[in-house]
Amino acid sequence: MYVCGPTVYGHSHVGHAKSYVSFDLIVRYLRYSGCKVLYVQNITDVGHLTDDADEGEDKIEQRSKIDRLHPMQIAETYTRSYFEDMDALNVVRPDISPRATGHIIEQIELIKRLIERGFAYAVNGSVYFEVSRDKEYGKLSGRRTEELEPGTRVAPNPEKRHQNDFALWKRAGAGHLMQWPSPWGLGFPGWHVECSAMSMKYLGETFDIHGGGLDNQFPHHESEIAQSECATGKPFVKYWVHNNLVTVGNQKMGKSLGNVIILKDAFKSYSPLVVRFFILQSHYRSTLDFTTAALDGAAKGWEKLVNTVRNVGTELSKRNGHGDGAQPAPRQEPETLSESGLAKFRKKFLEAMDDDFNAPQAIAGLFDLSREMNNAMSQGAVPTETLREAAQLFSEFGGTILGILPRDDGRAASGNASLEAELIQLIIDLRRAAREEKLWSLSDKIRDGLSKLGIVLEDKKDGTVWKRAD
RNA sequence: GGCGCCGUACCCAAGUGGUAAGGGGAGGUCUGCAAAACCUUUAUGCGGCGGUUCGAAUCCGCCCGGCGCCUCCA
Repeated sequence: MYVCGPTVYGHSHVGHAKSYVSFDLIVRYLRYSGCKVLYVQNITDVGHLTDDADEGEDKIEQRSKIDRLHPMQIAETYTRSYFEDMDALNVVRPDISPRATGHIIEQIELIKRLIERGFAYAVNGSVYFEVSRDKEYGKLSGRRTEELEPGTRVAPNPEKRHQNDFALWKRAGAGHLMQWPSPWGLGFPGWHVECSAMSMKYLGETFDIHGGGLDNQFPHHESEIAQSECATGKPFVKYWVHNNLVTVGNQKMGKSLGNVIILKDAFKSYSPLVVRFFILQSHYRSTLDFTTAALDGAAKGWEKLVNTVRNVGTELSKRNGHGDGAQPAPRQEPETLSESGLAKFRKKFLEAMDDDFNAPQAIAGLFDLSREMNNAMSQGAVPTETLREAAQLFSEFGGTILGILPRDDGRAASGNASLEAELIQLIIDLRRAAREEKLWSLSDKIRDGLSKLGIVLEDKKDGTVWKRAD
């Protein structure tokens, strides 16, 4: 599986988050289902121009001139930033993250093949793909080249035989920082060609799944198909998957509109897992409107789910007789679970996921399970076996597949954490003494004070429990 | 101009031929209070009008409203 990765000339925004969380879900679920997935996602560090019609500046070079840094420094900085954000979103890293600049040779080879087969032509040190030679051009996006209106928005490029032709290789102008020798002189690769070269290098000339944002369907993916199939004579990709876009106030989020939300900013107000949960609460093919009201709602819902998971884990560890934990129950074979009363939840979840990765419906099933467990626990004795099964389902579905559950509840292993837990327990005990003497203002003061430190107390019938505010 | 998507309760959002998931919000129960949890609630109704069908939110047609692509964008 190949997914179009980011062009690393700025920090990632919520659009990247929707895209890569969506494909992360697909990879996770395919692997869960037993498929062997080689996940390749490129890093575009050259060739992506600011302007249309193969004119304008390279985005990374432009950034490097503004910041007065080497282009590779720009690429490196934002590549790291990208992975940082994706890690926070609990996105599993691709198996291979090939850089365009690391595959100049492969791109040149592909261009040479296209020229040899008569699908491309060189002019003044640039090489263009001749769209009219490819009878199938437009088959992905349902477009016919005759219907496009060339030259309406940009001045025609006189080097092109036809204005729909797109650049495979561009002659480097004077002062162009990133350039490489080629059979056509010094230059740099076009944007589309990197994805063809790198995907075929690692996945073969025909591979199973190619993903990307809907906005890349045309012209990027269309051009990828043209280049690849004309060069190899074989089908390029079996399944195309396009995720829909993020809107802000029902308008497309875009640089030109100035409404781009950077992830690092979003994370100041919302935990990355809440952002992930929010994204997964709508289908990947639907647009997602990014509003604070919707995010706030998602945060509440997410906490509710996490609470139940925590409570099930706590209850289970009590039964097991040892201290803290929310440790997931030992993995069991599905066959064993299908005998249980919770089997219907497994079935519903998997059916939803099997139906075009319907995460919203799968999450709804998790909420149903949550209510069932809370109900059972509030009514008293729940069989340990049921608790274990519930913990297993949450861990498998909420954790392994959806990736929306925290890895631990913040009370895990380290020495400091255990000291902290003991101190908090001490405070809770002191507060209980105060409450027994009805010293309400003192006990509220303790609770408020802890709350400011991010520790939330809940007084239950059988004692006070604490958790971290998320 | 060409291609395409969407319109489901106060808000977000699944469902795409068999009788409206889930979350938020609101009200209630419990509690010293708070929190958590549970319960209840809101669409004979899915933008409007026709049509096909035993049956339509789901299919078809027209209309209204919103948006996207055709130009760099995830």
